[in-house]
Amino acid sequence: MSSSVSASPKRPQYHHGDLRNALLEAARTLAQERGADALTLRHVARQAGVSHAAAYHHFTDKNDLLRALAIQAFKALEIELQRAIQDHADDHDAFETLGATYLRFALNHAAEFRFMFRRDLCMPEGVPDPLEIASRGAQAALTAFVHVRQSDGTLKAGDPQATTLSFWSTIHGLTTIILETPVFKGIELQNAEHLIRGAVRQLLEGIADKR
Amino acid sequence: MSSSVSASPKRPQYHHGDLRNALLEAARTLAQERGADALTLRHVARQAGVSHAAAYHHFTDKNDLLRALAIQAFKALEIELQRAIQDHADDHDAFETLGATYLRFALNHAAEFRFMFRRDLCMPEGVPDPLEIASRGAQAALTAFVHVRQSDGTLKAGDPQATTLSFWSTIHGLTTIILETPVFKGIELQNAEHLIRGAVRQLLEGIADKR
DNA sequence: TGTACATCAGTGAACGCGCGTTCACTGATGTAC
DNA sequence: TGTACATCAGTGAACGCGCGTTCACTGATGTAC
Repeated sequence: MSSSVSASPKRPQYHHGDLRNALLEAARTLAQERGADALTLRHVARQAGVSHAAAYHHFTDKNDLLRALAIQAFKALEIELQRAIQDHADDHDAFETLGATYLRFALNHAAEFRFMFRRDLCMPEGVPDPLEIASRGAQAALTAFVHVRQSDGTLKAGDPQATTLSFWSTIHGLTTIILETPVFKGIELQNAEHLIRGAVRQLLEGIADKR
Repeated sequence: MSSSVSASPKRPQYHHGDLRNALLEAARTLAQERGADALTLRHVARQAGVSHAAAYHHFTDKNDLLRALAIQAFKALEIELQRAIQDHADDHDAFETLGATYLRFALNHAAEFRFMFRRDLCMPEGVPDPLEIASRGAQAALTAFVHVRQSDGTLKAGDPQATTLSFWSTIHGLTTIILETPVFKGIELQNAEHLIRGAVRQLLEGIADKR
C-alpha cells in the first residue's frame, strides 16, 4: 500500500526550501488564531513544523522575526490602501472609504496590527531600518492620493505630507481607540465603520465654526 | 548607638501600611526608568522592597496590577487635561494646547501610556471594568470642553461625543504615530508639539476645499 | 558523468533564566470582654 | 487596663513552566574538476 510515487508534494523534506516565508506565514496564522502572546520563537517554529533552532538560519533573533512580520503587515496594508485608492479614486467619499479600509485591516489582523506600531521593534537609531521603509511605503500611498486630491481641488492646497499626517492620525487614532479601549469592546464592524467615516468627514469639513 | 527613638519614619515595618500604592508607585518608577518590559510582578515587588508574594494581598494577579497602573495613568491624564482646560479655556488655540498636553503626557510617561491602551488588560465583557470608567473619565473631560465651545459658537453645533471622538482620534493617533513609528524616532519634543498643533488646526479648519 | 568537498539548512539536546503563582508560616494589629 | 484570640499582611521556599539562545551534529545540496 505504501505509495511508490516518489514526489508527494506534502512529504516533508529535510531542506524546506522557503522556511523564512513559512515561518512568517506560521506567525501570521498564530497571530490570527491565538493572539500576540502566542508569537514566541518556539511556538512559531512548532506551527511551521520545524525545530525552533532552524529559525536562527533565517532570522538573527526573535525581534528580527517580529520585525519581519511587521514589515509584511505594512506591505499588506499598503496593498489594501492602494486597491481602495484605485477602486474609489473618483468617489466623493474616497477618504471615508480609505478610513474604513484602514479600520477593517486593523480589525481583521489585530495582532499583526499591534506589532506594526512598536518602537521596540525598530532598529537602533542610525541603523538602516527596513520597518521604517515599509511604514513610509504605506504612508506614501496615502500621500500620493492626497496630492491628487489637492491638485484637482477637492482638498485645500498645502503640504501633502502634513495633510496626510493629519488624515493618518485621525484614522489611526480612531482605529486604535476602537481596538484597544474598553469602551468599544465588542463593537460591530459596521458601527465601527460608521464611526470612522464620521470622523473622516469631520476632518474634511472641519469642526470649527467659521462665522 | 542604636537609637531609642522608636518611630523613625524610614524604619521598615513589617506591615507596610500602604503597600498597594507603594507597589503602584514602584511600577511607575520602573516603567519610567526601565520601560514596559521591566514591569514583572517580581521586579515591581523588588523595587518596592517587599517580597513578591506580598503583592497578592493587594492584587489578584499580575494583570490586576497592570490594570491598576493603567487606571492611575488615565486619572493622571485626566488631571493634566483638566488643568490645561482651566488654564486655557479662553485661548483661541485651546484645542491645539490640549493636543500638546496629550502628547507631552504620552512622551513623559511613554511606558505607562502604552499600558493605557491594551485590550488584554480590560475585564472580560459583561464584567464591570474600572479601566473603562477611568478612560471614560478622561474622555469626559474633553467632551465637557467641546460642549462649552459648541455652546459659545467656536465649534460647530453637533453631537459633542462625536466631535470629541474625532478630536481624541486625531491627537491620540498622531501621538502614537510619533511614539511608535520609526519615522519619528528621536524627534524633539518641540517639533512634535509643532506637528500636533498643525494636525489639530487642520481638524478645526478642515482639509477639504469648499468651493 | 562521476567524485571530492565545501557549504547550506536542518536537528535535538542542553543551558540558564526569570517568570507567575501557591503554600505553610509568622509577625503585627485590632477587638471583645 | 489586660488578655485571648481572630484577622490581616507580610515572608521565603518551592513548583512548574516556557522562553531565547547556543552548540555539536548531520543530512542535503551545489560546484569544481
